Amino acid sequence: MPAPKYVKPTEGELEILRVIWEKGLASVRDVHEELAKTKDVGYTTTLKLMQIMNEKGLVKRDKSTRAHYYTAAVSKEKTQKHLLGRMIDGLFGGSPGQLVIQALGNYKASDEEIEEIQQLLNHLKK
Amino acid sequence: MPAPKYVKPTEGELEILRVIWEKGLASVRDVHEELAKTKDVGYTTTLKLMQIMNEKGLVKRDKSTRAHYYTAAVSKEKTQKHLLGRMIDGLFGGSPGQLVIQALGNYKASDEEIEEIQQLLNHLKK
DNA sequence: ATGATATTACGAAAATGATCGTATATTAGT
DNA sequence: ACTAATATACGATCATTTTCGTAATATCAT
Repeated sequence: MPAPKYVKPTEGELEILRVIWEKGLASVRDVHEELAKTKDVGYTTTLKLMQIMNEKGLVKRDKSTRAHYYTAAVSKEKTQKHLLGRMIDGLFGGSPGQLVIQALGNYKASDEEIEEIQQLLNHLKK
Repeated sequence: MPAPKYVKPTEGELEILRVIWEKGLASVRDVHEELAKTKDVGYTTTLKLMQIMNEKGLVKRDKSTRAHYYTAAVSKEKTQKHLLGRMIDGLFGGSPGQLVIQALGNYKASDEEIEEIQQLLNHLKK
């Protein structure tokens, strides 16, 4: 085992991961066109970032076709968990409850989600 | 009004803010010694960061004594709220509920906090 | 006052991240 | 096989962040 060290994606990398998570499989062009909808960026910039992400192990690449196809090498859930953990430790004194209270107090969750959270809490309680 | 634009603290700046939030009022040395407990960093590095933070408006400085004393110019709660919002939008598809579910599922909250969250949810529901 | 000490100020280097121009390679259509 | 179109590879640049060495300044004890 060569140490499964966690690599923290940068902001730009995270944007790309979001697209790949959604599409499952995506070429540079796919990702670029998605990003271009909301920001002004060059194709090669996206390409370069994805190459770096490949080197870092954030994505996997299938080079067998002309347009390389990328998949995520890190799961959305694991990434969410890691970054949440960082934020809890760094900004909420290690207390996940404080983070949750802030989140619920400041941002509106849907009724369905509230219901789901309540169920989850009931489970956690015993 | 010269536009109350939000300034996102960098990682290093956040560490310093944490110390200042806790102490309320702190000199560079105070902050530095706190940081030095957990990481290897030079005094002037901390100083420089705090000067930059002052320029950015993240902290306020009292120069009247020899050792300048700093206070936070941004509140902990506002900062938490902003960074949470960024994370919700950037990583949880804009859904605060998903963030909460991930947080509660992966990190253990205390019973008191769980209780508090339940109360909060009951309020939010109607 | 003067020397020792501690503080801030300044500037610049190192590290990282984001961006893009240009070169090279591959493919498809003819 | 040739060409146009489109892909990746590479290197360079720019901006930001982090870091720290050195200089200048202020304070205190004597």
